[in-house]
Amino acid sequence: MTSLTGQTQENSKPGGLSRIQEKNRNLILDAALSEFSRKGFSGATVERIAAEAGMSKSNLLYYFSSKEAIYNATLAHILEVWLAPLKTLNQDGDPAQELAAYICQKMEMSANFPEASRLFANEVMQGAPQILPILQTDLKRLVAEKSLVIENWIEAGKMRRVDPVHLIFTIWATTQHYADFSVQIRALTGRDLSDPEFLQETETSVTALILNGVGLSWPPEGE
Amino acid sequence: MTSLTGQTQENSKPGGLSRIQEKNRNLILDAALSEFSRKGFSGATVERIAAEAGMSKSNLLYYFSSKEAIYNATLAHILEVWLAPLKTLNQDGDPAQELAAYICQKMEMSANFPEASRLFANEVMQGAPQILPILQTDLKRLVAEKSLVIENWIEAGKMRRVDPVHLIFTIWATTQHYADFSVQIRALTGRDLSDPEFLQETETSVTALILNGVGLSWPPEGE
DNA sequence: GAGTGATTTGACCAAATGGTCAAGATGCAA
DNA sequence: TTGCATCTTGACCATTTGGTCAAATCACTC
Repeated sequence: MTSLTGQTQENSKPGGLSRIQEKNRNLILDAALSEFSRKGFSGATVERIAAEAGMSKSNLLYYFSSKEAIYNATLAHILEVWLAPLKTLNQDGDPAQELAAYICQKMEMSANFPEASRLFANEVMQGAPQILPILQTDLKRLVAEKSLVIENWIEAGKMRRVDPVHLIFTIWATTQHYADFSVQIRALTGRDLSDPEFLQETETSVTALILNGVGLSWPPEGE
Repeated sequence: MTSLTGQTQENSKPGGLSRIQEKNRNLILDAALSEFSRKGFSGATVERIAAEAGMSKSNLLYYFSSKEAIYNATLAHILEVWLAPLKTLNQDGDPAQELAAYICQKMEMSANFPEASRLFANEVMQGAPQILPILQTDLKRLVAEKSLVIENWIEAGKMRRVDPVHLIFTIWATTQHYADFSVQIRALTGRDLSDPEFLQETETSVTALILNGVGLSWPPEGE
């Protein structure tokens, strides 16, 4: 009987994992995110992930049955966080405030978790072999729902008529670009989102461009 | 003496390449673009590239000395085409027309050469190991030059004050997104840029958003 | 059509790598 | 302390893969 399912020792932990299991799985997932985001799935090696996690390759394979299993776990681990911001877009709020907040959240995700952004980009660029089903179901539903929110704002005359889906794509594209292409950004400007000042400037520029682009006056008057 | 430098037979061709060399190098570069853009550098195999080019691995390695050599040649081959559109941005033209034309060109590049876009994205996401020097010199110079063009339009009161570099990044981000993430786009909308109608819609949406975003009225009145 | 260099290939090699396994070390309950 | 399950590891294996090489074939010149 494998230890990952039926433990007798120190059980009753969250998710049924022992203290050691919990710790090591986290070490592995952190290392895996670093490795996979830098090298892609094929370029990553189990050996390096294990080394970065501070354990032997054999031990890593005791916790995850294969390289693909680590990869999937890593993807699943970040995907939830990655899609969270869109869920906060609130029909009843002010369109300008809501969209600005969304762009802000996404841009800070790019600043704080650029590795997650690159991992996701890599996965999708390879044809989304692992997460295509999720895109087609969960993400599709979420986008449809939020498109409707935007559509309602348009119907109510609160913003210019635009295709909501393209608006969402534009926000994804711009915010993630600063994470995924940070090396290029750094080569051209000498800075990237890890610089708080640059983050601030970028947020301001992008938000102004997109909000004005959809016919919302920005930045707001007064103050 | 290697055949790639000193040929006696059928010489005097463009670049000093024989007819056969010319043909095979092109076959290889096409196959390499396909393979590298789908699998990334590490995931690609010389064997598959050779197969797709219709020759043996040994023969391929007769034309390119190593996997890395093929990769570099492929990158160099597309880079020129990839950066060409920006060069056409013309100081003396109408800002709205010029920017719209640039966005249009970039979007059609994404539609017609999505593989090139993905190859480039992959390279940069991995830290641009091969083309970083080019980004830091040629591309940096080009961006600085075109930023000045935009800056001059702003000074002349022809458009709203925006950071020219962020504007360029936004155009790159949005247009390339539709190529690099085409699988996701397809999963969410059922279509991608290979559909002429979708290309048209996307071009219209993105152009309108960005031009209005920088304070240019779009689409133009009349007609 | 003979000769020469260009082109093509299969056989082969060495290194890297994902994964297995048996044995040893460690932690926990009694 | 003892006993048992968990945890950890080094040795090992099979496969993949980038690259070499000598030999065979082809294309062109004379």
